[in-house]
Amino acid sequence: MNLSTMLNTKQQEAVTTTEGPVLVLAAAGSGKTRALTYRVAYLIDQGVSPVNILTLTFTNKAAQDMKRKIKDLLGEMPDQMWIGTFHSICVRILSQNLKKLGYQSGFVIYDQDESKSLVADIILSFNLDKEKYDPKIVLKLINKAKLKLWAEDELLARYQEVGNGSEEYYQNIVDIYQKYNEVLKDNNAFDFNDLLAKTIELFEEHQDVLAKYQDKFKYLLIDEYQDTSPIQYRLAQLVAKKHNNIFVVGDDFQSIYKFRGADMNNILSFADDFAECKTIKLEQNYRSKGNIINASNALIARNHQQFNKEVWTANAEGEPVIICEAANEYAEADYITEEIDNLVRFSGYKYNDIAILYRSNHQSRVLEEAFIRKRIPYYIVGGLGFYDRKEIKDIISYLKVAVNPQDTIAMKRIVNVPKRGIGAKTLDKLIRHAQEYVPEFNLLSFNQEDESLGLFDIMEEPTDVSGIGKKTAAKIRSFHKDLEEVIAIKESSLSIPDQVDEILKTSGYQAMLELDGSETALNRLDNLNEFLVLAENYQRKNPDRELDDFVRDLKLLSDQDDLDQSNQVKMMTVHASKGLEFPTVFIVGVEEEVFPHRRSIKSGLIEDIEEERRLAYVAMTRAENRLFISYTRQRQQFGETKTMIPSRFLDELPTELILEVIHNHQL
DNA sequence: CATCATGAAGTTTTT
DNA sequence: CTTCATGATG
Repeated sequence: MNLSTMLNTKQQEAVTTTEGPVLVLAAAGSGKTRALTYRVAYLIDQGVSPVNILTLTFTNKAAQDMKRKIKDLLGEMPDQMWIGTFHSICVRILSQNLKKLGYQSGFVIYDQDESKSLVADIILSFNLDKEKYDPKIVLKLINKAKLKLWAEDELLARYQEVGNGSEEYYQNIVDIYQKYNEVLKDNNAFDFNDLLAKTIELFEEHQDVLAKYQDKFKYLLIDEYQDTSPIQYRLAQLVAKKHNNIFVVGDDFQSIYKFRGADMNNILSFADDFAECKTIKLEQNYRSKGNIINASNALIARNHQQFNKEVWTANAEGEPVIICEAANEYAEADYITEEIDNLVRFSGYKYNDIAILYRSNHQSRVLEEAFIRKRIPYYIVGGLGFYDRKEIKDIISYLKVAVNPQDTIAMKRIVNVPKRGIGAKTLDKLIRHAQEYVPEFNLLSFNQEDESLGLFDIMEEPTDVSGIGKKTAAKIRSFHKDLEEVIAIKESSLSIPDQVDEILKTSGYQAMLELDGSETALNRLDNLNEFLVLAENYQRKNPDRELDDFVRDLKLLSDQDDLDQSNQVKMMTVHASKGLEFPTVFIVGVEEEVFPHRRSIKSGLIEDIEEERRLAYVAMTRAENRLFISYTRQRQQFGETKTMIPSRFLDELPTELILEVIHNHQL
């Protein structure tokens, strides 16, 4: 393994310092993932068994990426090596030790929605004032306590410390918290935070178990360390305590997840927490042109709570950063489409090289409209893209039910679309009946292969279900008939697009929209047509495949990983852009109250503005060659035209790196 | 019990 | 201008 040709000296140091705590402060574009993957390869090369290495990431995507890169380096990915998210690794540890914590095998995991409805039930059972106890807010408080590892006996004091509610209010929250945990335990269930919290509990109460894992994970590596929460920190600390080989990589300039529990102090005080820690700074940026680096450096220098880093690049200066003032959001979109046209026509860029970044999801709408009009291909990453539209989700749910009539989740979605007089209460009854009638029926099971009886079968004879009247039963039976027809269509020899089309008609979905006739309804019909085109394309490319395959592959089609293949401009929130890079980047809506976001301004906390500034830093540093930033003078907000002020962040960019333009034209 | 009308609020997101 | 939640109505 010849490291010196592949890595710079700092990266080599990060890779080869295998013993003791190591903090790598890795600037944007400095080869952070490279250092991480080479380190794993290097450890194995040095004779460390893959069994003894644990690598923790934040997302499954990051874990996959890393596995792939390690495989490229080593020729194969050692399958005994644990690489995964904090959560998935904890699931693995927990399932090996369930009995010790008093859980049965076959536990379930509650997602946010399930947790929320549980909290709602508890609030109801406590007879608390609905006005004062919103399940969403209560769950947030519960999550906060778990994330911050607050002990149960100090909860009340902690809540009062950070909030401004009454003692009675917080006492009730504490009661809900306790009840919530009891119910989870009774249901043999964990929520997302429990996965970590219970692993910690396991380690703290069973020293022998802890010792076992400490010896297993002699080498611990953590990615994106600036976004770890207190609970994750505690877990890392426990695992690393014995062998003390903890290696963390992160960039305090890019900490943007405070709202979901990230605590920058973890990275800022790493050197204090782990004695004799070695700090290595990766400051050379390989990604961006000089002007982009210098501009982003000037911006981030305004923040206070951070390490001193001198990000530099050997790359050429490049073009100035363009800042465009647009009359309004339509003119802004017009400007962007025009620039993209120019870049593609005259500067050799492809659509694929371009990304548009915004602060909030809803900003994509005006852009989308402009892109459609100008016929520029685009793709929305995350947020409400094509597959997130209501009508597309609905039709996909119909297809899912056609393929698997026991898919309860899809069934729930379509049962009353179009209106069939079967509401949430009726469905609840049916589900409850299914749970009694079929012991293995599990609403939380997402297992598509589950062949057991489910909702569909019960709908055939709904009179058996207690509490369902004759009228409703007739409606349900009629729906069941419709579904049988839908299933018959699936069994037919029609092509996939024809089947989809037939299902749209048989279900009454199409008629519903045609009858409505409103603009949104017509828009939805258009989108469904687009979906049919998609099905046609799919069939053309895969003549032998059937509806089952199509439904299964739809998931992949909407997956982010396949993005690079298609030549489309990508649109996404700044958050979603983290870790990505593009030759050309447009940052839009850079105005006070938009970016920085209104709530961060209103909170009055300097740290909130600093997080927004880091967010802007992340956005800018995604760009390799060209960076365009735009703001509007006027914008429609909440139905009224508001006069906008350019973002304070724009004033923080050195004027000599900038070229300002004005764009008033709009379509 | 389903559906309609009215009103309030309006980030970022992974597991 | 949305979307979502809630209370009144049929």
